[in-house]
Amino acid sequence: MDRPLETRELVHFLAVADELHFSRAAARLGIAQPALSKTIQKLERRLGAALFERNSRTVTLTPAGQVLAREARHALDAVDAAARRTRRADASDPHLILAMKAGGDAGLLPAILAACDREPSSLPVRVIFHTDRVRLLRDGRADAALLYSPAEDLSGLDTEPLLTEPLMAVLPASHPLAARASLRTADLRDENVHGRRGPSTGPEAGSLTELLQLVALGQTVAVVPRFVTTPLRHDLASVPVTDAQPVTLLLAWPAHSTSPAVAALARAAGAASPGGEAAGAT
Amino acid sequence: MDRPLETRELVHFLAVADELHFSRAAARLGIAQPALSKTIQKLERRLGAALFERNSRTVTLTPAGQVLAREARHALDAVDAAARRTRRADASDPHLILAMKAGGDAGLLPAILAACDREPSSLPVRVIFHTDRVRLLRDGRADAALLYSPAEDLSGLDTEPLLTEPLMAVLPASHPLAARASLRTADLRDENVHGRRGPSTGPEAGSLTELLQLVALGQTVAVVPRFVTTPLRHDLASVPVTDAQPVTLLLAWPAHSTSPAVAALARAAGAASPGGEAAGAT
DNA sequence: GTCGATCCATGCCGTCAGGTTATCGATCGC
DNA sequence: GCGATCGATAACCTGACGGCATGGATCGAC
Repeated sequence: MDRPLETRELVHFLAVADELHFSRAAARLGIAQPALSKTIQKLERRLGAALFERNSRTVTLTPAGQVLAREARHALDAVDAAARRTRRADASDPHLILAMKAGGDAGLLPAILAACDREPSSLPVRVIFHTDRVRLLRDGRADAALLYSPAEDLSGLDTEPLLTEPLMAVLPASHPLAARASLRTADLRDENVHGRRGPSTGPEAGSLTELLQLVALGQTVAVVPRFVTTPLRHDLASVPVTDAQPVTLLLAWPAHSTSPAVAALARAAGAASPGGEAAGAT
Repeated sequence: MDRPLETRELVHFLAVADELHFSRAAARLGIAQPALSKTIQKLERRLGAALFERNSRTVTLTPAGQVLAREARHALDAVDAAARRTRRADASDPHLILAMKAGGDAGLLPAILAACDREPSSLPVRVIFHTDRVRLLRDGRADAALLYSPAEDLSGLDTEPLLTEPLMAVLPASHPLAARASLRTADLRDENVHGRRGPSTGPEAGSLTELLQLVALGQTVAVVPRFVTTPLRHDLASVPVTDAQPVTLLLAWPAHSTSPAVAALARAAGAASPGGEAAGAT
């Protein structure tokens, strides 16, 4: 009994781990509940560890179960990525997929794509817009992405820094703080700040445009990297936040990638950007 | 037909990819050859891509197959790691496993372990000796490892640098170059150098002791980080190689690790080492 | 306390995926 | 051309996985 866990077992396990409810999880998987119970029992026997605490009324993850939940997601991402990258390697029109947030390229993208075009062994680049770009990289839906550090978790990715710029507070033009030459984090203590890490208390903003709309309405204050603030709506003002850690825009790709086309894109990005001499590693 | 690939399919595929021979691969898997043929055909149908070119006399990987070979190994490592880490999370004597090469700790290990002991939420550390420490990290057999940069591939790992030291050439004491105060790479051009990257032409050395034995016998010259050269056998001499990139000893762990015990070990390692303020990233 | 509802576990059964053996067809060395 | 080699195909078999019915435990309502 030392063969590897099967993908199906991990999928079933994660359904229960998400729902903490066997019947609902079974419904989500499109199977009956007893089949699911049996898969989990088999998994537990195979691993020699209890994964769930069943109190006949509630289901909770054991510590071992929590570990498996994280690891299983990672493993399934890798399996999905394997399938997707293989399919794409066989595609009749080979190309790279670059994931980014709309407007999040600091204006560098045209130069990067032009430079990439001139690289040997480059491929056409197709751009897709998505919020969760890191996930796209991890499960193989994208080959590269424009990310922000330190806002995003870069583990498992290789990176090429493109540009480092300070954070700016974006305020209604009429806001008392809008006239200031600079701000400190403490100055915004009483504001309903959007755009920092962690959940915000204010309304949700899906895109930058929506966020700025909310700022204009006086419902929130945004703190964002400078390169997304130009040009700015005329009813808004931006002020640098001097004691916040600056944000680096970077190109990222899966660390174990060996694609020459991705390497070409990285070279092009490094060459076409202001911060273009240092190579990010590991 | 959009469910994830199964682990078994990837294992079967990799067997063929390794052997490039269906019958041998089947034997290795302990199954009959027709079953393997069918699994591969099914995989190819599922992915919509040919993985092997069968010329009725030879089997070769297609480009898509090469991609899958790399990705499948990655995915299987992740699956294995999931199982191992889950089992270990449930172990009755919780502990961390630190992988290193014997003698490769630059004498820092006792201080690190002592400091770790004093950290909150630390765990006892069990040390194992192994050459391929990166692989142990990737498939979950170790929680942390002492590695050398730039000699090893750190992608997908988080790191804490401990110490940076120059490379030393280790020669027989009687060697003409042994009296020099320093060397350049070019000085060793005519020697049979061991210990650099890439395959060496000389005899194989499994451990440092074996390598130094070979040097003493005059069969090779070693180029190794300084911290593995103290103390040195009295019949050997070491000379710094000034134009070789220095080697950094670092503590590494899986990038997506969330174990508090690993974090404690990393903090301890940073605090107990000379280069202990900068945190490695990604 | 009893009853009903909820929810996971168990028992039993059917089906098909994945295995087996036998054999074919193509290719290569001699 | 002949035998050897090797992957694909055909026909069949078995057990793992999933379905249904039901059991047993717990909790809330009254």
